[in-house]
Amino acid sequence: MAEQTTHPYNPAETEPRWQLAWDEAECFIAKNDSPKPKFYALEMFPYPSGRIHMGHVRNYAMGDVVARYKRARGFEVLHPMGWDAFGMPAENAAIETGGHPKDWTYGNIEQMRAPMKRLGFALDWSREFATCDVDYYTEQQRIFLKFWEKGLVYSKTAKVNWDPVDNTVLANEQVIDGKGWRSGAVVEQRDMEQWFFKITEYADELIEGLDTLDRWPEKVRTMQRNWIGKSEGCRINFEIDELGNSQALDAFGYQDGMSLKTMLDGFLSKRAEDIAARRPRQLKPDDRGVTAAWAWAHTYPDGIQVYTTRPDTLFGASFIALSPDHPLTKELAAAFPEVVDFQAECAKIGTSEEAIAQAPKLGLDTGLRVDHPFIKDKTLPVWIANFVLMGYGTGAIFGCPAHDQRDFDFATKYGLPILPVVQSDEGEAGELIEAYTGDGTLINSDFLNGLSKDDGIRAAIEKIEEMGYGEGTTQYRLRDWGVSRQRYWGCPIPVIHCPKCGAVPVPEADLPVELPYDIEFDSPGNPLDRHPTFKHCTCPKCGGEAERETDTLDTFADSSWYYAKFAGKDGSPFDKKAASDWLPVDQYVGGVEHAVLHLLYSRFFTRGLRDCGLINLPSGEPFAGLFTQGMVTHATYETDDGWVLPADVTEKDGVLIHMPTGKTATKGDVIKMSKSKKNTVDPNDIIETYGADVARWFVLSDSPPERDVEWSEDGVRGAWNFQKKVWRIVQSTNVSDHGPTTIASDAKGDALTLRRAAHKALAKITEGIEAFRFNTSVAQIYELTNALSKYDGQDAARMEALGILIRSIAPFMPHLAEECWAQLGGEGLVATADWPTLDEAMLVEDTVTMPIQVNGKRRGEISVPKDMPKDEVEALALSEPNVARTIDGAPVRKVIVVPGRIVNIVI
RNA sequence: GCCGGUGUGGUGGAAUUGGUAGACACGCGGGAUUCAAAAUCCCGUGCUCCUAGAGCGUGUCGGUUCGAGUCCGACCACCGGUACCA
Repeated sequence: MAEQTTHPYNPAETEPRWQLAWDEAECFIAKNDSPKPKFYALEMFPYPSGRIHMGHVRNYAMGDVVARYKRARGFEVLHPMGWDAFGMPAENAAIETGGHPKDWTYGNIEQMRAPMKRLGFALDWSREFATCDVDYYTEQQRIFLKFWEKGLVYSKTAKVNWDPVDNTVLANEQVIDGKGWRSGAVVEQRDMEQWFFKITEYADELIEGLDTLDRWPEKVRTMQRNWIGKSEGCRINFEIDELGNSQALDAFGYQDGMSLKTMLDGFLSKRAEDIAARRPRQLKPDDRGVTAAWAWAHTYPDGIQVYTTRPDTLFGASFIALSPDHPLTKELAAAFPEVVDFQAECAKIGTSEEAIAQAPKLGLDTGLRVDHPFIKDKTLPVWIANFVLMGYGTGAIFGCPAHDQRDFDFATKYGLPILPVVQSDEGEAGELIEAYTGDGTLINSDFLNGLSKDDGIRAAIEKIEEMGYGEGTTQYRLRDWGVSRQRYWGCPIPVIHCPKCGAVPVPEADLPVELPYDIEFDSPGNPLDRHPTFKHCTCPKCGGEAERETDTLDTFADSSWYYAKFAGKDGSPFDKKAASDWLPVDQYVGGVEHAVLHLLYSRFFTRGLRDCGLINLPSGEPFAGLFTQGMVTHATYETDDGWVLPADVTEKDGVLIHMPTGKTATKGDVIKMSKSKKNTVDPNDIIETYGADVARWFVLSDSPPERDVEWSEDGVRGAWNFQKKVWRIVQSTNVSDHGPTTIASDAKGDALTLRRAAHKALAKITEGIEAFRFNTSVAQIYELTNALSKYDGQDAARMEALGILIRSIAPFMPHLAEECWAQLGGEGLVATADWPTLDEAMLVEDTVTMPIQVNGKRRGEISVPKDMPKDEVEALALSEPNVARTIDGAPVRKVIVVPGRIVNIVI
């Protein structure tokens, strides 16, 4: 028996010591050629803002539990960490406080790495990198070029949000109420040459792949499905109706033989005189129709093309509607002030989101009429309508008011016909008060009559194709990914613009296109554009003078493949074999806020890498398992001066007082920690006061991982007390020869009870970790700890139970576990120890306590041997005093005995 | 509006998937130890009734069942996502 020493547990001393021990033993360095099965655990890498927050701690603690547990289970675990280091904050810091984005970023990385190391995560730091490392972005440029070769990259002119003060493009999220988030200037829509990744190429595969991701939250899969927004339908051309528009020709002084163009040119020149004389002339819709026909003839010789998912309702069509931004609308606007006014009115509602939701339907009749494709001599009026979006489909629709709510509202307002063509299968339709969008049987629809909705859609498409009016198509909401950013601190796009040869890729041998360090932020816009030499180069094709692309890649590109880069050992170029071996990531952990963008872009990237032959990953799926964790929240407090620190608020006689000022405070919502609400808790302070293990334990206990956890001082002290309790139990244990790997196979009596408790706890702890329900594992660890603290014996059962406890705690509080392990004479490090072996026999009790119900109400309980025959259990149950009293001689109608569970007596 | 989720003590949350509702933790109350405090340990703690015991109790209403937090139907509230997507 070894000599006992008693001293309080001191994390400030033990934690750095064990971190050093892990480093020296290189326990967390993943081997690329290991014979063990692989497990890739990954948390979303952080942006180097300069400080870590509690959200990071929770995120990485969860990943760490999985990583440490899987290692104990015999897996070769890859658990790396890096930095998502490009982006605007670095540039903004440089603009605001001087300095250089590069220095700022690497400085922040230094500041953040230290506390992360102090948290004792089982990370393979040897694979660390930052996306702004030249090595990293060189490879990204190489991937860009491969994607280009493969047809996955192209450039086109597209609309962007342009901030005229900062001279830069803004992302949609950076435009608030139509103004730039920094400058406050009204944002303009500008056409600019932009680079795009062809993510739509994989639209179908990205949807289908979602069905295979059975270890992703349903929520995230649904969000991606909606984002891609696949819909099946068809495009239909509506041809202009000559007769319908000829009715208005008189208004234009039409004479036989006069060409439409001659007539209209004359009319328009007269309009020009009116405008010059400030005599705006409002035309009747019929008059506009003639002009529309003319405009249409120029713009759309084939007709007005609409997109619909409901061609089965074509017989119920009563109008055509164009978007206010439709090219035909624009043609009309050139000639008619009321169209311009109408566009302005629509645009007014445009910006604020609430207004859009409440916006009433607005329309303007163009007077133009088109032919119905299926009904001879029937024409439909063409309107301009504010609810038709240019960005989806063709920017034009046909309206079927009876079966589309928006069309219904529109038709009701403007007195357009509402013709039902789908009859609900239950009951007949009465007076329509809203659109019926459900399934049913087609009526009033000629050749479609009697068909179901789906059959009707098929039949209608077939007919439209046969008549040459259009074709069945699939429409996606997803658009190609615009990646050009007019920013310095990002990965330069490796392209050269040659006046003769156009856009030319930078030859691979000339990579990297490196960011120059000597840049100035003294004037707005992209400093690369003003750099003395960066831009100037020669064309790799013709050798002539050319200009280098100065845009950089969207930083979402950086985070779209970093997990593949981790697979390769430090300093190696992109390692195809390693990436193919390690991917997919087995468990990815991060916040839901990346549910669509980052996770979708990554799924696109792996498919691109696969199809360019850079990785062997048939499924194309980068993340086999995904877990989205909740946030760390904290109470907020406010005085009339604004938000105050929760630590400064105390309660006195039921009133909250802000101590530094003496003012009364009110409690606000419990919300995500945020600097502006002053409800943050600095992990550094917590580590300082309580140690890393306590911080980790707290953020994992109580709340289920997917839900928010509320930070509380009491909760942290609870974790602190638990740590001390474990240590106290270990200190009061005599060290035996076998140490914590002892197995007390001949335990009896109390010792056996303890053994059972330990193995039962182990089973549930394991289950909790596997199912990502760490809070239940924590509860089981508490139970086992309580059982041990009550156990007086200094025997093998105690040692075995402690051994199970310590190894179960190890993924959560690794430093404490090491210290206890060493104290108990454990061999080596817990970090590399195997997970305890479960003794299944210990899970089965010899005797069970069975509750007895009478008519479903619990009246007593009996203790019986596990395998006692049913009739004996029944007899025992009936004779239990309280049960017998309740029955009180009443006839027993039925007795249900569920072995080992419950007895229910029915009277 | 649509899609997804959640609703259980004073609080965070458990509940082997239809079988003792409230594990575990926080908080609170009482006690032990202490000159005292901290720490620690023990007991109690869903609500109601005077105890043995009984009644009520998992958002609401109804249903299935020997038995429902769990299954079915209808609703309510809150949270998240999304939106005139044709």
